[in-house]
Amino acid sequence: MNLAPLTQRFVLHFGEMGSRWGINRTVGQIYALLYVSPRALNADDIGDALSFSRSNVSMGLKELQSWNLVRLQHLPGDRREYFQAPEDVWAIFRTLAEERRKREIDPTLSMLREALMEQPSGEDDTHAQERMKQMHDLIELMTGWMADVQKMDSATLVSLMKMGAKVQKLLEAKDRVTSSVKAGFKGRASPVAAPAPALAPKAAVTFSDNERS
Amino acid sequence: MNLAPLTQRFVLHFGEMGSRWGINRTVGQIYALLYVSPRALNADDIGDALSFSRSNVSMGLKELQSWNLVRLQHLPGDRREYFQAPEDVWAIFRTLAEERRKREIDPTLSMLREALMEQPSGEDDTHAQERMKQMHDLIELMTGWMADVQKMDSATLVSLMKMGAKVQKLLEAKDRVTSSVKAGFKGRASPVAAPAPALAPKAAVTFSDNERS
DNA sequence: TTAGAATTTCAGTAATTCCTGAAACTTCAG
DNA sequence: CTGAAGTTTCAGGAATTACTGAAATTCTAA
Repeated sequence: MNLAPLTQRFVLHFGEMGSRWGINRTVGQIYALLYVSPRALNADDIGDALSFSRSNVSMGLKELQSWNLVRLQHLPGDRREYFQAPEDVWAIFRTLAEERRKREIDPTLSMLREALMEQPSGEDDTHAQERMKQMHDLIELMTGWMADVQKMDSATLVSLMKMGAKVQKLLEAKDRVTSSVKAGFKGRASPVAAPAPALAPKAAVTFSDNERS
Repeated sequence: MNLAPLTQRFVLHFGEMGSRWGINRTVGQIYALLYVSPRALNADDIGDALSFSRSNVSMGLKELQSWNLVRLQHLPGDRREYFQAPEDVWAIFRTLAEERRKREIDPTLSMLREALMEQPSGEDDTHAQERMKQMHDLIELMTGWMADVQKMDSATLVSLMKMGAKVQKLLEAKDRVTSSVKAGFKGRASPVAAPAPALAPKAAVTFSDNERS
């Protein structure tokens, strides 16, 4: 491995972090390298830079492609494939969120939905089913919201995030307006648990807010 | 393993999912079991229910405790420790988000901050440093926003999420009001990068400004 | 169609992570 | 203090995952 110092540090860090998270060191390092590289790289470049076998690089790239995290390029007069990470960090982030949802959330949501259709077989399963309903509703709410957010352009998203908690104030303001007219607002039509006629303070939601120690 | 059918399905699913994500099968199954259980369980209960060795259960519980995901209980007249998951799914979610930030984000943020202080050693490192700055700014924005959101109570959060993309409308409305009064609004202590009364160019937004350091 | 460059697959090995039983340690009732 | 119940630690074997070189396959320029 023979990289510029900052680049090397970045690459090694992502190798380590990769294994804390679901991906392996190789994949982490390859992506880190592509991310900071000023130009697209071919598989040999990558293998040389990181001292990985050619086949290991191939597998890593395949993995990254399955995540939609790399763009493929062909240079004129060169048969080899060149890879690069998208320019826009926000695009990368969106892709990551999207793919993780597909792999880590959707299967769970399906499982929960199926489980909620079944007849509980006894007292314990009845309680279990209630808990699954709570989890299901939370996940559905989260993913629906993520989908909405995904549609915003980056600038809007940035504004929103910079506002941070102040959104809450805005919300309260809006509530005063709409609820004085009549019944509360309607969210994105989704079968969320809380029938929520108007919004009640704190304990309104299905999830009881109690802490026990 | 001798569990009620729905419970068993849930437990097995989380075992599998666990390994897609950073945690191992044992830990996933233990938490799933605690989550759906109607009462607190001791280590032997868990080992029996899941057919794990006593020591494996002990390690799993230790791991879960390090994540702050279980509450410890003592029953009168019983020396054993009883474990349970918090009642409130939102509380669980918050804890999860918090802990993942600590383990997976903060170290990266530190590394990036340090790298940004250094003098780049050449052309490649200069480019690499720019890319790191982009990533750094995105992460800082995200974590700051998450911290704000963490402070909201569950009901507010639910409202916000149900609104989904409609927040954007509200934002625009607010923009019109405040910017007609003076120039653009202030977000969490820092002016928004894109002045953007209307939508900004889709090209990579660079976040040059940020508060906290 | 074919030579040979580029890439992928695959079987075997290396490395890592998981899990267990035994032993050590801790706590507390008597 | 003692002993037994409860819990944790730990060494090592089992299982899983990562990585490699060689062989197979794909691709394209001529």
